[in-house]
Amino acid sequence: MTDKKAPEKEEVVKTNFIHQQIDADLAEGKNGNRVHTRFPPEPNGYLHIGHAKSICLNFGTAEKYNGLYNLRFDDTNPSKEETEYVESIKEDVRWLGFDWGDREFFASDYFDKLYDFAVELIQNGLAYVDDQTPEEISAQRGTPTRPGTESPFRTRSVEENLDLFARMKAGEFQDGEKVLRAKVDMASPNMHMRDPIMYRIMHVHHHRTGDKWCIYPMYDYAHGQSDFWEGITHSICTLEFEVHRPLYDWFVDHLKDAEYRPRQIEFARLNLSYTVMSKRKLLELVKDNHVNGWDDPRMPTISGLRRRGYTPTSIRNFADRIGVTKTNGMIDVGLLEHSVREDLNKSAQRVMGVLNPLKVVITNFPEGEVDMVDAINNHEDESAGTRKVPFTRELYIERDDFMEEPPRKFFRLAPGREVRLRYAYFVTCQEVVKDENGEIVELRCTYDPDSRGGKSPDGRKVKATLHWVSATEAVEAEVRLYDRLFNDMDPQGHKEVDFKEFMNADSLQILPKCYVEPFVKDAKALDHFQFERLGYFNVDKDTTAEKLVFNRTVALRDSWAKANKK
RNA sequence: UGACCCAUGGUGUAAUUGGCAACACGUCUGAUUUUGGUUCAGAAGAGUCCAGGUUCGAGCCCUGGUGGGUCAACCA
Repeated sequence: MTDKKAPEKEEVVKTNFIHQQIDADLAEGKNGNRVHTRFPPEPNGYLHIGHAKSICLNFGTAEKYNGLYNLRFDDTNPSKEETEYVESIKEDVRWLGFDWGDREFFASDYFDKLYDFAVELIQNGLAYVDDQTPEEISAQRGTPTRPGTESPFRTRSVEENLDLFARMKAGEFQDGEKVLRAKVDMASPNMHMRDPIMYRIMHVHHHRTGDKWCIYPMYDYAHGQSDFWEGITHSICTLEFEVHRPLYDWFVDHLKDAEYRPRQIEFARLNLSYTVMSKRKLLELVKDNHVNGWDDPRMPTISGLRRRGYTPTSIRNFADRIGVTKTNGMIDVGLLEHSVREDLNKSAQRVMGVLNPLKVVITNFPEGEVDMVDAINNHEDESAGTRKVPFTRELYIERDDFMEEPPRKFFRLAPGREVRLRYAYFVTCQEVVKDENGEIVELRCTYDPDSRGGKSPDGRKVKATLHWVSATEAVEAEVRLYDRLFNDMDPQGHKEVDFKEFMNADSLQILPKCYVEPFVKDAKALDHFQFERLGYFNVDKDTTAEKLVFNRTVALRDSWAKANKK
């Protein structure tokens, strides 16, 4: 040993352009050196992996700078929003491992303040009531390349505007009859600045404010102000809001007297290959029964991934790895899968299970005897200990692990060949039993009693170790295998073709009769296992006292299958 | 015939005030292995969209292109 100390392995803290901008803000002493972020979901659907990226970014950033983060529901459109969604969102964020403490807010908390501020803007000649129809307003808005024209109601007096707005609130008008608009600039090259609508009339019951209001603020009018009132310093959102930023700033500019101001920064939303990532499309899959609910294990929703067997750690590591930029890209699902394998490899209880059973009779093993052999629970974690697995005369092995005429590189069982049954014995295939159709129905093997534990008694080697299960002691289970929901890398990237055209008809495969070692008998929903040599599986919530149901989270890497494909 | 944004190996991200392009996933070798997993060792793969300019020196700065994205809900 040298006396030079090895350099501490520096934890490479990944940075990103947002952190760099925050560093710059801090260097300038902005906002009293506070960093305060928020995650602002609209409670109109379930959270997906894209939201997880945003949550990790927003909340992770606050944690990095010892700041605070809020959870705020953007509930300004009661026609789409429901309490069910509020609950699922909270559950998902909590599951990911974030605790927002008492900082749980709703845009609807600010309806009164928002109203007052609107009145103020009217008084300052910065907002007006427009009587026109949606069609008329839309026609006047112009196009991206042609400026808009001003509404005939734009020059209404302050008094008239105040009166009309009060009556809008009082419910004197029908839906769509009037709107409140900000008076900005109809000739702006930015469409969002062309007198955006601040309030619309909606006689709709709100999940929190009930029937108190019949006018509701629009996103652009509510968001920045909510940020301001909560003391948010960095309002991180996705790229499509970039063109809204001047409007965000416009409203905040008129929210006077403070040496503090929130700043909107945009990043690229997550795109994952072979799936879709918009609430609208996911809702469509659910509503039209292309999947079995929001938490279908094939869905990229947080609840779907959870049910599928993904862990919070794996998702957060994934979010870390993909980084944060303004580049629109496409992340390979393989990276997500790598993240779960990595996490589960360290923690998952190992167990043996046979998906496609092939019966094996050990002809020289006494009938009725049960030999409890020792098995290691997790080679990656010695503290996980060992367990006993019953070995009997009749067993099941995986059909794929036997070939009557094995090709060159097939190491597994074949006529006359000896292999190891993991943790148990060396066995040799003596006879292949077929039915009248020529189907292999049973293998008759002999075992070497001296190889108990799977150790070769005389130093002889076998090229394969197979997983197995006792035909008489094993537990039956249903196993659900999942494949990508879509066959196309980018199902929503085809302008002419509906994304559903690319759905993978074989995304769900149900194996009703699999066998698992008795150890799993009392497993509870969401418990994770590695079925040795197969993959990671978890207990599905459909499991009952009578029937165990497993989901395959992800298969193990399989270089044999890969080599075989070529 | 607008505004705003983006452009680095196959994919995703790095590159301190301009200084010989780094990491992860994937791919391919080989070793170890009672999981064809894990782990370990190694390799291939971009000269940074294009064209100019500034500079001793440009992925980083400037100009002009090209390609892609976003914006015309009383959605968020």
